[in-house]
Amino acid sequence: MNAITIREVAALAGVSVATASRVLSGNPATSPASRSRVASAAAELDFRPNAQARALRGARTNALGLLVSDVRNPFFADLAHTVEQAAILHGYVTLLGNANERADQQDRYLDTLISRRVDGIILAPVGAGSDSIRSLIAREIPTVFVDRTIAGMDVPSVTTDGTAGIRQAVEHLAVAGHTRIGYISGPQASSTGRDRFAAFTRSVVENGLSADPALVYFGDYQAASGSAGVHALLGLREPPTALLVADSLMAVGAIASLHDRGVRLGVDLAMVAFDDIEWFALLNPALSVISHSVADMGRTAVDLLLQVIDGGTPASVVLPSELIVRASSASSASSATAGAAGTPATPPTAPTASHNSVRTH
Amino acid sequence: MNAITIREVAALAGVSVATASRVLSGNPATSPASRSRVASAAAELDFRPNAQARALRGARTNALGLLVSDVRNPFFADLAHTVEQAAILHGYVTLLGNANERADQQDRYLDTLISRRVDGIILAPVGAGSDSIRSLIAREIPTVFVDRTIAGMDVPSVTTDGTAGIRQAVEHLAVAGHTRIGYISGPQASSTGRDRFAAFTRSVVENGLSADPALVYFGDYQAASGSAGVHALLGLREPPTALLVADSLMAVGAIASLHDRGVRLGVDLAMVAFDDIEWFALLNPALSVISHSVADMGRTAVDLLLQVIDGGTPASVVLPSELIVRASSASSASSATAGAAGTPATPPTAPTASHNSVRTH
DNA sequence: CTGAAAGCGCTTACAG
DNA sequence: CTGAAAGCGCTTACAG
Repeated sequence: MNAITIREVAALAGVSVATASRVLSGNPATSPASRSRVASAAAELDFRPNAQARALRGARTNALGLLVSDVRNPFFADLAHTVEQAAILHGYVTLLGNANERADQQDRYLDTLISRRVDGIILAPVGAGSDSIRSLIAREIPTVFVDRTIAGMDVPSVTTDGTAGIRQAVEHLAVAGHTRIGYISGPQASSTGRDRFAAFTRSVVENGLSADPALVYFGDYQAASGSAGVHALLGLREPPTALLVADSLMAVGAIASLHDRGVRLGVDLAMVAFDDIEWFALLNPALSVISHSVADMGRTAVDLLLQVIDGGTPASVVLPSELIVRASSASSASSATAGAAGTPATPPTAPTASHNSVRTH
Repeated sequence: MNAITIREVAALAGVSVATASRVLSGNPATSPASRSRVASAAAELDFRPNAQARALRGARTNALGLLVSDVRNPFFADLAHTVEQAAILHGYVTLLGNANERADQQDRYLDTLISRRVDGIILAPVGAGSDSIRSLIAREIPTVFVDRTIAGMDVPSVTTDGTAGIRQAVEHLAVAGHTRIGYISGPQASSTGRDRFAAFTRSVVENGLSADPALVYFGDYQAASGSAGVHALLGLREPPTALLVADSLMAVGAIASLHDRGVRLGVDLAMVAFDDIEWFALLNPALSVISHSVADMGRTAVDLLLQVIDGGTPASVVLPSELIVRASSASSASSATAGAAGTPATPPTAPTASHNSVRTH
């Protein structure tokens, strides 16, 4: 860890520390001679400027913080990837943090990022707001919310309007004759949890379907709660014949539980999940999903943040969602025998037939 | 960004900067009176010590860097999660970077982490070594390799020995009568790519199976190369009747391609993939996998790194692998009709039958 | 237990 | 174009 300092580079180059600094940071006020001498000295010593010291002088750090609510959620893994790629194009490196859907861990990361003086933070907030988040805003550290927002906080954001996709999904299921649609919801402490639940409730009413509150299970966006939701909903005296699940991780848990119970997707039970994860298309039957563009979300988040860093106050962006129909929602209400396992199966829809969708993909 | 400094805290508390610093960093040489006055002043001003300045003085930064080769690979997403949790237990925050399987991006992150003076780095190296990695070692920055190693670099590491799992897989397929096993390999520039390929080659010989070099396709651990591998292998005049895929992302691409071609897993073609990803158990038929413990790997990596940070020179750790048999590898060689799609299907093995495995899980 | 002072590695007005 | 010097926000011997 005996790091080389600019002093040693300057000495080897035979110039002052100031001149070395100028050359190293690309200041044009340098002679070609000192430029080449400093450059080769730095190369010879494998000099890496101490970012801490540099930042201390008030310069930009060219680092962004991205705090996602759960790295293991493929949606956020994809988001991390697109944010990172977009940031690199603008010369920024992305420090990724994982809140693990826990507010205390989020706050810890936020404090770390604040004290490390990143130039800005892209945050998928967990919970309803915290001192750390308020502190972020109060300090006017450039911040952008992504995927989720926090009520009452005036921060530019990129979110998905799930309404269209959820409405399409409910209609699609209603047309197939389903009247009792189970809903495994995200937590109501998160904006997406609330918004998607509200859209579901509205769509159910619009289509004249059962508004039985027992059809809604409130999960926490983690796989285990998807399993619990299936357990609860299929245990009802009048179980749903179709299931809408508010995110991919809960969908994974739900599917695992359905497998264990011998419930056949698209035969005994129709299912649609929010989030278009690559893997969902590979299931057999393939899973119908409500799709939104994680690539657009990531790129937009970086765009907005760079504007904020440059002193702008960009408007928030809302991205669309849409239903992609695959075989998992092929079953009609009358064919559904959810919970009754073991009946000799009609084979699930063939894979080739599973690609009839609302849009091409 | 007008951050509060310790000077202002000291002023409000009516003590010197030195005393404020002592209180804030838990130095016992402080009076109860100044302790309480500084504490309340800091709270009132929402003071966050500038980590840069603190680090500049030579103290530990309590930050770890974790550089994974691809965040979108569920294996590495899981690894990130376990590393993070283990690090938190020891008071460290983890700065996560994504090399995206590209050496240039890896080097960029490495430079960033070096210049930010993290206390240590856990690295899943991409490629065969680079100046940045050599620089890391030369500077004696505490470093640990995870999952992969680099030949000739004497760095403590945690890796999986894939040999046992791969041998079990090949034997399992040989017992079912398969003589032509296709192998979609990882890149030979990575240690896991080489090791797994070598284990495959050895097992093929040991079991007296076809060593036709056309049965091996060299991919790059990304999904697209799994698709390309299926295309190449099933296009052979004598296609394989079973497929072994060296990582989860290539398996995803392979499965997608097989779907498109109407090849039925576990019926027309047997398949086993390296990496036990939660989703693989949900496929229908469920995918047979070679499993290794990402949790052990993450925890061990943190353990080793902390030892290195404390000046130790811990021995490298090698973790075991094992085969988990599920329905995707149920087909025998005689039942296989790979490439010949469209034959009326016998229904895939029922989910309940898919859980007979070498170990319980 | 406390304060004044030096110094971590850099950058940037300020003179020249 | 260049160098000496001040200073970013903190910590830590050094005296007291």
